[in-house]
Amino acid sequence: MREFLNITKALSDENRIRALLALASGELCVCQLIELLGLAPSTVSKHMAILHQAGLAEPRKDGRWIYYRLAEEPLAAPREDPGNSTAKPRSGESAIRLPQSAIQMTLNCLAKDQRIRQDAKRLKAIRKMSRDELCAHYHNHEGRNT
Amino acid sequence: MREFLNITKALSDENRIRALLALASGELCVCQLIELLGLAPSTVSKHMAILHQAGLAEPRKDGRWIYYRLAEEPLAAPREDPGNSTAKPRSGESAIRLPQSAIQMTLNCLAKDQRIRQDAKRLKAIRKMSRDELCAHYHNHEGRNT
DNA sequence: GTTATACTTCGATAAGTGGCGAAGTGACGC
DNA sequence: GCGTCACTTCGCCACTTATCGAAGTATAAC
Repeated sequence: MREFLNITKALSDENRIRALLALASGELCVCQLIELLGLAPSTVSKHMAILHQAGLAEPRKDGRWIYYRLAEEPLAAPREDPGNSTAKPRSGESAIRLPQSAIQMTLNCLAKDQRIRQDAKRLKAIRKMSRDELCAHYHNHEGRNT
Repeated sequence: MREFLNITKALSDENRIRALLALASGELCVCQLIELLGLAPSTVSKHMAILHQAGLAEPRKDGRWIYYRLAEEPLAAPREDPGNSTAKPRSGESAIRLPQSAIQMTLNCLAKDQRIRQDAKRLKAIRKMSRDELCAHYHNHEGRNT
């Protein structure tokens, strides 16, 4: 139940869904997500933490950058208890990978969504931008959205 | 997107999920749901309105009673615009019955949940109770929970 | 070491949500 | 008609959440 609610709550914010679906085209670093969503870094960071906590996205640290990607099959069990990565599925909790089903469903439902398509398009441009370009943007807290 | 968010938001509250899954065993009138959830009538009413608005549950009026049931296939399109019951699926919105998939997924995920099982058990007793018994309960705003 | 960078955490605030009781609505019984 | 009953809507309160900017934490570069 807890796991299920974590996922539905994570999926009940438009910006988080946009972030999640952006990851469907490959991992992204936080500054790219900041540029895509047009939100403050701290806000995006919190959104990604929520997606991670729900088991939907996974961070990968690379030097100063943190990349997020969709949670894939072989992961260290639900995010609930970070200290217990070898936990076997408790009876009563789903043994099937719920986060992956949720991601798949979200993708199926929103693949044709106007906003998501628009994001996908903008993402292509963002992926081509250099680090300097991206981070310059949110340092002079930009207003250029869409 | 709007439809998707309505559903994830509807599913992001434990009491609404309990109510929804209770309907899986057949339609229930509001007073039965009040007894099951142990909440004020006004609260339960609001929860059911949200489930209805998300296209997950359907009300049926029978005299003084209102019965809710799970939304089944042949329904009058998304709840968004009640005045437009013959709307054809707009492009960009899902043509597949999203609410039904969501119900199915919720059922699959939580069939074995402790709380849900407990509710199912209690429901059997509640279904056997007479109207008088049920409504008497929330008139002297009862405290007997579980 | 110091400085700059990429991100997170903290603190505050405005908006949203779940909860209740009271008042309102529509159907039945008198 | 009038009252009762089952439910909904309204108004309010407590709590949560999305957002921001400021301060903190690592890491890279010097």
